[in-house]
Amino acid sequence: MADTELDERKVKILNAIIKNYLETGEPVGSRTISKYTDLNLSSATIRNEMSDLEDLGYIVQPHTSAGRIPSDKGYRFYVNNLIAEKDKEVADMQEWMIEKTEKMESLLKNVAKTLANNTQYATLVSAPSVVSNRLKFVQLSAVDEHQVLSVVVMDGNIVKNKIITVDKPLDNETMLKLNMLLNTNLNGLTVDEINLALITKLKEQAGIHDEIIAQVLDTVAETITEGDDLQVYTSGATNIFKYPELADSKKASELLTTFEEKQSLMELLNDSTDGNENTGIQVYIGDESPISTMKDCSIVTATYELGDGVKGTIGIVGPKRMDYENVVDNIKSLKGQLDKLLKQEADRKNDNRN
Amino acid sequence: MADTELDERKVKILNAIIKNYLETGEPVGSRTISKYTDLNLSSATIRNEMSDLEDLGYIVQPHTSAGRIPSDKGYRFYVNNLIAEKDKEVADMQEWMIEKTEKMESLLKNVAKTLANNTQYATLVSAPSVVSNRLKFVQLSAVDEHQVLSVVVMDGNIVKNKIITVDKPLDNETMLKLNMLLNTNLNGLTVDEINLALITKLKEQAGIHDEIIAQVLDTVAETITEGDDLQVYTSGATNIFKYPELADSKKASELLTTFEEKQSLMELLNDSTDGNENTGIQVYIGDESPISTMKDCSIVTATYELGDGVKGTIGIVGPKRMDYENVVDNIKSLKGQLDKLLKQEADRKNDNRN
DNA sequence: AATTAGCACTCCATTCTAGTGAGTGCTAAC
DNA sequence: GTTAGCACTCACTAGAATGGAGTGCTAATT
Repeated sequence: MADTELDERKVKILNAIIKNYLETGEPVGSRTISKYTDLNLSSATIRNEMSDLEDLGYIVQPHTSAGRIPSDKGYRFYVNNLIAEKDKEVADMQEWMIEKTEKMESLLKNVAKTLANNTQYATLVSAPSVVSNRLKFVQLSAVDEHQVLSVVVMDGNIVKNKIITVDKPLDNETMLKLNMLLNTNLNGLTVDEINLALITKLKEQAGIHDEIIAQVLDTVAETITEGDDLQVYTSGATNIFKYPELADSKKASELLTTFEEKQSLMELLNDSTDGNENTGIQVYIGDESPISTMKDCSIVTATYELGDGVKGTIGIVGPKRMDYENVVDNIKSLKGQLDKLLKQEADRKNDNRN
Repeated sequence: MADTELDERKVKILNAIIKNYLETGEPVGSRTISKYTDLNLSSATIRNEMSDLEDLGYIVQPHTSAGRIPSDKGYRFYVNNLIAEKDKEVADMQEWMIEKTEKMESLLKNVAKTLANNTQYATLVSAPSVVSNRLKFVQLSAVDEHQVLSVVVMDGNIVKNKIITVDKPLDNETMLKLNMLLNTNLNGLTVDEINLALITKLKEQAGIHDEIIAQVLDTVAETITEGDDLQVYTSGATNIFKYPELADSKKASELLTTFEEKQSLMELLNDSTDGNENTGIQVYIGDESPISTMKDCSIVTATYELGDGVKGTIGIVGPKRMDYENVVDNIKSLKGQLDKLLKQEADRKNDNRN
């Protein structure tokens, strides 16, 4: 894994520089390293090595006669080694918060909150994309003469509801019939699988009530897709004030606005879903970030699975000098727990079916 | 309305000072006023008057040899006159956003967003307190063998749902029976009215299923009250960065954290519900605010009614030198529209009942 | 050939020093 | 009661002086 362009000593020195900078946030000088490491080298030697490292692009000087700070490339090197070599020691995490799974929404809110508390960075969690998720249950009920409540339950107990206004009251019998029709035909399907043929078939079977079926189906589709863009929960956004390099008015404003609007966060999370390979962990450093307002940040994301390719994402946003080890451990652990938890539920569901 | 301690000229000068300060945010000096007003007085005269106004506590000097800025008392005087005398010219507001009332939640989110855009301050909107609101419809449905979905619809089409886990599957007949039982007994009641006697009665009628009824009732209560503390939507919190006096790291951090946590915002909104008299508009200036992190802000709130004492609140948070006129106009107009809208719905409901 | 000591140099950050200007308060004249 | 005039205060700014951390280079050392 160690690049050939760096000999062992350079690697040690680079790591020392980065570790130190992660702690202090100040440029680190040759004398500091000379003492900090067990290499027993004088500051002059370190200076020569640092000069090489700078030529190679791993570190930079904010100005002549200042110490060095890691470049994006330096961070990248550090993180690659970290993730490749560490794959143990996943910290134990509180499980209390997963007790009540009934509500997906509050579960995810809790995940975001806990993670923000543990890491002191800003966190975001996206709900599993509903589009390729399966319908579990549909129900229409007459609330009053002109209003019909439609409730849709998806796998993972994601519940959506909407009130439809109808011109004429529906009698009980029709209601029952429609419910039967909807449930027998739709249950177990994904949104993608509800195609025109099926819709036509449903309408035929509904007879004179085809108008209503159409409206209901529209609503079902709408119900499922509507807030989908906005299904992202954030927490600890104001933690960024803890890091001076992000806390100045302009940057903080941009960052927090990004968090408030949530729109562009989705892009980030979607991007993560594709990108990462085997580990499921994705790290963006500085300019690597897909969101321009986060050029001065690092982002760590993990994708959790709900089965059948239905995925959601957890993310952490902090300064470039974030505590990558701790963050990766935390997020890995959480991802594991979510995977496990949702797996359990999927299994339980299958048991029921058999 | 004009206080006896201020003669007409002092009032004019005070107003001039405040108006000018609202625009510029800079301390305003005697020479500025001397030109700005049509009083044709020299700066020296203004100085004398300003000295008096300072003695009376309406304005303060940030330091000797600076101009004056309004004190909280000064703002208060200004606002009182403003609200008392202005009761016309309520700006016309876009109505498009109220088209789709089906979902209370998105309606309120929209209200917050629109208001934030119009005023460029931070806004918050609380959902009508569900506690004294009436149940409109309750429904239990079996999602699978161990999970029962309970949906509760309140007046104003506030829909809440929750999934209950049960040990034994419920057969169709029981389900129907329970639904009948719940709806005939609970519809039209407020949460407060569901007392022990009623619960006992329900349990008796449920026979061997009293356990389930208990659990369901628990859930209904929980469903209704649970997220109730958190039912507050905010928008434009990051607008505070537009006002230098709030944008420094420390203050901004505190303020935004308050907005993020939402907990204490509830106190503010609850406080407003009681406080205001006939107009329905409440203005907190600086220290008057019930939330300590907003000591440097002004807050304008309005209470909207959903009928039967069920109330929600709209609020705007900005710097003390906020554009009170515009804010009050906006919030008044919005309150009016919400009142009207919800009134309509209440009427429609009553029509249906007759 | 690699390492180190030593020294001159650079540049940021801090402190101090006027200098400037907006604004006041007071007094005396109108 | 109003105004002109003047001395005074105080924040803000620019510039100069100082100190210190850190570098790069060269020559000596191992």
